[in-house]
Amino acid sequence: MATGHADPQRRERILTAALDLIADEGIARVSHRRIAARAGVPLGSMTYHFSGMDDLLREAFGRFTDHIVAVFDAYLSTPADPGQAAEAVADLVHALSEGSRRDLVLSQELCTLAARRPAYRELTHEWMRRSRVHLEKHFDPDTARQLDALIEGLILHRALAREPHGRALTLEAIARITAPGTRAR
Amino acid sequence: MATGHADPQRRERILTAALDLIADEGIARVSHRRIAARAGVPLGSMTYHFSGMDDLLREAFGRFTDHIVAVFDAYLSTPADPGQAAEAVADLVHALSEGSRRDLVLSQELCTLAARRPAYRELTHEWMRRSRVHLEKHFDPDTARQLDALIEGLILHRALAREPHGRALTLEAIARITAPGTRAR
DNA sequence: ACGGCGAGCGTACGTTCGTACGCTCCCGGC
DNA sequence: GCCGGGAGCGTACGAACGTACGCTCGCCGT
Repeated sequence: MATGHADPQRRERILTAALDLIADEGIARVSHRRIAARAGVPLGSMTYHFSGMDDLLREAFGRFTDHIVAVFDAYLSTPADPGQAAEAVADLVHALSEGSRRDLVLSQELCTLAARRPAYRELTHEWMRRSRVHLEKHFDPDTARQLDALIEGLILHRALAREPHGRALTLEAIARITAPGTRAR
Repeated sequence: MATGHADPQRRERILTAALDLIADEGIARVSHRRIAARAGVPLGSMTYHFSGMDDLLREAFGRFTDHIVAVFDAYLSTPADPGQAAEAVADLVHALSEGSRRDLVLSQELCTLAARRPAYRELTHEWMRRSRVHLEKHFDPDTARQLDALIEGLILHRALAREPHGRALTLEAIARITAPGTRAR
């Protein structure tokens, strides 16, 4: 069997296995032993590579936010004008709300952790900051901020609704929130 | 000591204790024993009153959604015109995003469960349906749907942001999403 | 007065958990 | 060739877990 000396990707496998396990079974059913089993590494590796569950989770979710931001990037780097950008945002919303469920579930788990524990909020701050950077390529800062919140809400509602709303509604919401010249106060 | 025979509120106490525990420590740290300890009931009561953790959680979150819908109701039953309704929605968003954290955390936990397990989605369906009913008192169905998603996103972003956005931004977003006569397609 | 029964609880069992500790074995210095 | 050290793992231990099972005891029918 591959020893750790010959297998430098052991840490990576552990992190991926942790995310997979969380996505499949939820934070409540995560344990060192189960992660180890899924990653195909010995139990002892867990405490060797990570100082505890929290440490492991923070690092794992760090990888995850990188991934999500990359998805944002993929959708938002190409469009050339605000109209195309709105279309791209709609694509993004629909991709994340009806895709593999993995990204959706992991986002939820992270936000849940962050809602209770400030330590995890570092991760969400960074995530929000970076996604806003992408949106600000196409919209002014205030609009970007509102749109970011709307995207989050649309994804969640689409994913949880019995009959998810169609693309037209998504687009209309995006158009409204990005419409220029609404009365400010 | 109060026996179960003399204490018909035992079930209720268990459910409240379960929600409190989840809010404080997260689903991951919930166990029959801990809930029992917090509720001040013997361990045996747990398996007697509920057929398992899932059963208990579903019932507890049922109470929780009732509570949240009541909050929606409290804010949205009084306003008389769309302008006042927008103000009320902004109040709602700010109340839920900077209040006790309890409601926020529990919403998150429920959505996380629902994202993975269809059984819990029944609860979120009902929740969304009822909150939309309240919104439809003031806005047309499509707008209500978009606004509902926006509210969710705004609450979450405000609660997790390093520097939460101010009321003006909340109001602007609400005004934009509820603005009449946006180009449909 | 008394017997039975079922709501409700206490407890013991087998399992699973995180972590501390000691062993292995590779690699670089001599 | 040999030795020392540290990266990395296997394992054993005590705490915590869910649940099955049997007991208690108040109430109702007689």
